[in-house]
Amino acid sequence: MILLVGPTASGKSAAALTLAERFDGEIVSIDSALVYRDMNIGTAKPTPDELARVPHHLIDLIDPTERYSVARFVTDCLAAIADIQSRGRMPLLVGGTMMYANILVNGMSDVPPADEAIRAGLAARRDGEGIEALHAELLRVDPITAARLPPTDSQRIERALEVWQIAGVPLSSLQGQKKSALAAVPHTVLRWLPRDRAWLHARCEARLTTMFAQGFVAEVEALQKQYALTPDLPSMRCVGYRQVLDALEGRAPKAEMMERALFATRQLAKRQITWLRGFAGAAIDCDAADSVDVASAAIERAIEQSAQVEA
RNA sequence: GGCCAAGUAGCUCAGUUGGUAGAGCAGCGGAUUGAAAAUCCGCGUGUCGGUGGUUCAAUUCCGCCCUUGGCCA
Repeated sequence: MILLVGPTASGKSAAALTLAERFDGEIVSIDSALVYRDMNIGTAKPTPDELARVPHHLIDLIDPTERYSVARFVTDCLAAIADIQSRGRMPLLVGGTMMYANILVNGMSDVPPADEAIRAGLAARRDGEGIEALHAELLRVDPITAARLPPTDSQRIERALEVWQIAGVPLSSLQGQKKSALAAVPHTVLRWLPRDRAWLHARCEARLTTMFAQGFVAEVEALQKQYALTPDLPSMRCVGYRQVLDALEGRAPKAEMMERALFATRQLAKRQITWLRGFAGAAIDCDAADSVDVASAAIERAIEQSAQVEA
């Protein structure tokens, strides 16, 4: 089983199609944005033609008004892997949502799932009392987590308080023991990384220009008609969608929309690269002309090794 | 050609009553445990347009020149 992880706009999807065809594989998406139905242009979702060439998994699972999670990803991903292997084919996990990849490989602690009501209550308190008040409360109930988090990290502070309210124990007491989801499945990690940042930036810009030419704005307008969108929805915080929605709803100048979307895209790529640097696995120069062949060779070696282990 | 305004970080600008300067955005580095394309943290030397002068000291005051924009011819 192969895991191909890399930053946005680095050409991993195209490479994955070729690799899946060479090795009789099926693609499992590791991407928190591809799970949304009707969000196609801005997420650079594979086209119908591409989906017909190679079977894809974990795409179009929920509506843009719904929420996904790492835990659900792990469950869905393991099910897809089992399904593909039961048909004697090779799972090729591909994507750039590095927290999903990280949890899949390195495991997650047994902590309670999100609770929308509690979450909404904490968000309301943050708006009223301020995040400092929530951090102060966390300091009382879970000093270890409070000390670890900057008092400004609203999302993690609220999550830690949420866990406390649900479980009655501090998050820090639950986070010790991890269960690796992939421990039982032999897997090879390939890190798809550009040597030259400028190369990636140029690709980000070219792809964004194409998206707008393909009607990205019209896609968001259609989503507005079809769904009850709010800017705080995880789907509407996706790169590009947020900036287009902000422009359409008057929170930001329309003239700056594309530029802001480009900034957000580059910043996403940078954060992904930070994850990738610390991730275990063979590095492949994705900005090299022979990158797909190098990946092929790595996959062949992995297949030989697993054959030897079985023999 | 004349008058006026502006020229300071990659961009938009602030500022120095004369002691060589700082914000936002961008960019770069980092964190990351059920929202993660999220949420945060850290990083600021740049001939202060050029040149001459006044001064112990000029990016700051004065002269000239250059560039850009506006008004008048």
